[in-house]
Amino acid sequence: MSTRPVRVRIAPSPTGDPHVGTAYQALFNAAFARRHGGKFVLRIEDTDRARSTPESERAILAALRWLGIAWDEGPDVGGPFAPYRQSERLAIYREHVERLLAEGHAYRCFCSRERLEQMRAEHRASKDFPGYDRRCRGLDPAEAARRANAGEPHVVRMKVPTDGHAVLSDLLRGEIRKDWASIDDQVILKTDGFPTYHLANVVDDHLMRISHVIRGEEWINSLPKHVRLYEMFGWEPPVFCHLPLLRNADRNRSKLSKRRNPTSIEYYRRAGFLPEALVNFLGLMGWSPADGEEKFTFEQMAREFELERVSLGGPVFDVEKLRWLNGRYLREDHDAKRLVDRLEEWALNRETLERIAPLAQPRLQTLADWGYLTAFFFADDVPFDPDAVTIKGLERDELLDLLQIVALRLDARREWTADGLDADFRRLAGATGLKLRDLTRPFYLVITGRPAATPLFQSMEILGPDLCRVRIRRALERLGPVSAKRRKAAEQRMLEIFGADAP
RNA sequence: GGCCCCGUCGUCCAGCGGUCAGGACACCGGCCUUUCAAGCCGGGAACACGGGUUCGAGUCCCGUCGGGGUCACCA
Repeated sequence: MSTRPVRVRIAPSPTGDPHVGTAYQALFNAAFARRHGGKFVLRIEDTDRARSTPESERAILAALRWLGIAWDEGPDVGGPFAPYRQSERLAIYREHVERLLAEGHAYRCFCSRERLEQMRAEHRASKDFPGYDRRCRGLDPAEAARRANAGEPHVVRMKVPTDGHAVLSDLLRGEIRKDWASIDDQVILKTDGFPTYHLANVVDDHLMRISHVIRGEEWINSLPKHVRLYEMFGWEPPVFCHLPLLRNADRNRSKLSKRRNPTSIEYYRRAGFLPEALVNFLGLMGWSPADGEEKFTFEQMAREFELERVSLGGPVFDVEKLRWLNGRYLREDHDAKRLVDRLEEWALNRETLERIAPLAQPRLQTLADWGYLTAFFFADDVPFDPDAVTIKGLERDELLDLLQIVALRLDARREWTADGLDADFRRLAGATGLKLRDLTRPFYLVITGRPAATPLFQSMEILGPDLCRVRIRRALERLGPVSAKRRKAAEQRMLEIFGADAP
């Protein structure tokens, strides 16, 4: 057990919407740091060049800030171990890779993606271990270096023992053993010169003096590689503690996923949840205070938080209970004035009303029409008659396909403007031979809860991506079920119509 | 499928060898109440299964079953 000063971190990768799982990890790390008078670091793991975006990074930071989870060091506030963005630390990783190469702990691999793919396919077919076959491990290092210097594309892989087993330690699970034979020579430096998670993570955790790595259970299988890297560098590894994964409320309790549940923190904000309630609720996942009181602040949690008290069963993210908790905050911690403040912070403010006004104005006969006309802007769910969701001439299945295609396309979209949405719907109308008005009709119902409302695309822009996506998903669920086969086909169709990239 | 992790009410937790297995959400009843909420009172509801260890197992060990995770030049 380490006696070093407590330093923990959360290391999100900026590749999508701010996820409640990230907040969950952040909360437990922050509480642990606070409890032990340590530091909590936010590090951006943007080593995936294709998927990382600055917008996502901004959104993740903003979401955590909204939740009131504060970090001591990070890309925005700096700190003694800056930079805290991995894309700005490439020289450091390269240096460390060079060292492993020089010491014979790693080797250059020139295998093409095609070859690897083919190899994996063969292994799958023959049920062999599907890892890399280590073809390049035996290459002469000098020769490999020459080829690399000549510009031949390659990756660098770490050498992993070929027999015996790794003995690992997890704070909550104790000793874990894993055969080295089940682990392949992991790529640590990609062709583009970026490190993979495994390398960057270990190097940074060491350099940033991280004492405890508290992360999701999904990482447990790569722990041997990480521990091995510490060994190869001759570093003392931190204490590892793998937290259970948040689960869907479905039959299988699979890892929380947006197909089944809203996972974006932004959704919860837009749906009217209070940050203190969401944080409190996450604190109840796998942990509870000694006195059993379920309503508590971060400070109260941090005061008595112990990792040892975390339970290992994967907790189901039960929105019903979150709603109850949120209700308690609303009525116990707010008088009328404060409640109105909260409503204003949330959505009932001049800025939002002024955005909606131009859409509502042409449809108003009295000011009082405002209420029902714009109610859906200030709602989470909207009620609608499922039987009324139709497109003339289309079977229900075909209609569901359309909803599915739109849901997938909207998931892929990063930019959220009326014009962009307009373009998408027009394209879909064109591809399906439908008139735009026929195509959009069911979406009025699903998005606004009414057959006629303010203009769809502009309304969607104001409503924002999270609420729109959730409403379409819920509609799919209400109108479904959609078979897995049909869903796959819709996915294919979406790709045909829109391509893989979205603005 | 191989490997790894996990297994207490439908859900979230408590229990860390001896409890009538406790609390919370949800559900069902009742009270309060101009409605609905809220609040209060009450109810049904769980130790996955089978072997051990022990005077005694939800608690320790093994197996089975079930669930999850992971097997990428994604994290």
